[in-house]
Amino acid sequence: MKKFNVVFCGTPDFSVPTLELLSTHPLINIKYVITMPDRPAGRGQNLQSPPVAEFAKAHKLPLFQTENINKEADFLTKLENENIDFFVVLAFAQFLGNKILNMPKLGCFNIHTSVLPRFRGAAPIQYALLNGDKETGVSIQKMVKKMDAGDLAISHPVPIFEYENGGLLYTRLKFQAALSCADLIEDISKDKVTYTQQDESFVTFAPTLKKEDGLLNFKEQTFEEITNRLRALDPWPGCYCFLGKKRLKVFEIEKHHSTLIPGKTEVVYNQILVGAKDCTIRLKFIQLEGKKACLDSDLLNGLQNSKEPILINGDL
RNA sequence: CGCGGGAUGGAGCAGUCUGGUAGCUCGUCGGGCUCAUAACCCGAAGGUCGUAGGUUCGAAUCCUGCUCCCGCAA
Repeated sequence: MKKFNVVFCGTPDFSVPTLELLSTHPLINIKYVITMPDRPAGRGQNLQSPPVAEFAKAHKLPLFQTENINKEADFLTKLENENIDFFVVLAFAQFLGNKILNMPKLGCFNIHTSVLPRFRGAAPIQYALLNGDKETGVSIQKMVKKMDAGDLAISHPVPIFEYENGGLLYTRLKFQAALSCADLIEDISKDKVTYTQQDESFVTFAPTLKKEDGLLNFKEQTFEEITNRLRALDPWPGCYCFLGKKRLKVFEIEKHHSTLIPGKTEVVYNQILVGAKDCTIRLKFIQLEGKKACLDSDLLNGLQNSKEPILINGDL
């Protein structure tokens, strides 16, 4: 049986199940795995390989690490002679130039974790939760120069469960991505891939999340907005506010019957209460920088020796 | 050697600089007050002060090695 020559591009752990599927698929011959270079990361800034690189090394797949694949002229020339059928790109964190997009016979397929054209960009999973959506999905698009704008080969809706936070949904879609990739290979092998054009009038964007996106502004956010944000950014990058000058991570909140002015802080019965835009919120499970996560009441217990007043976000 | 905080009864902390075998708040248990309570009063239990070694008459406290946890950053 003829095997397809495939190049895989990806970087984080999110890409690994799909790479694993490809590496064991009877119809796939992985010609190259392309990923980002090793980088210093974590406490101590030790050099760390991207998870995709680790997997490739462990399974003896040809690996190529680069900061920018488009500039690797020698490597690309070599690839052109490899008779590549298609690329699979998943969470690669690099754009592909025309030279690459036009190289493989069948094109380059990008797996994207939303139902396109909704949430084009780097953080579709979190944006679905931020938006309070009940459903998201996995799309596979034939890549074009414009980001996430290619015709859809696969569009697979996935329900979002009530209890799911960013981390759980991330993990579930990580495996769904691999399953959808298997569907794509099935279609390709039978030569029955159908492409659907994206309706540009429904396009929305999910730009890369920054740490600051986790900064809670109680004064201007409603309980629902804050809840969605906590859920979407859990466990990464996480939500936080400031207690005095120190960073205070917020893990769990609950509605409180008090009626504080938005932005105002108050301590009642050993609970930290803050006025949000539409109601009063208790910061129930929190973590002061350098400390472990704990209940607000525990934190207050320890803070009673301190002369600093309890003020959230400067109590603005 | 990227920067920084931390490890003390079940929980969160103080005490460390200026060595003399531990204290606060909460919780738990018992009792009291109360129609009642997240309130109040009385009492009790519970700690090898992360680990190994050193200095000392004496170390939670000073010195050295190690382990673990966490915030930033990436």
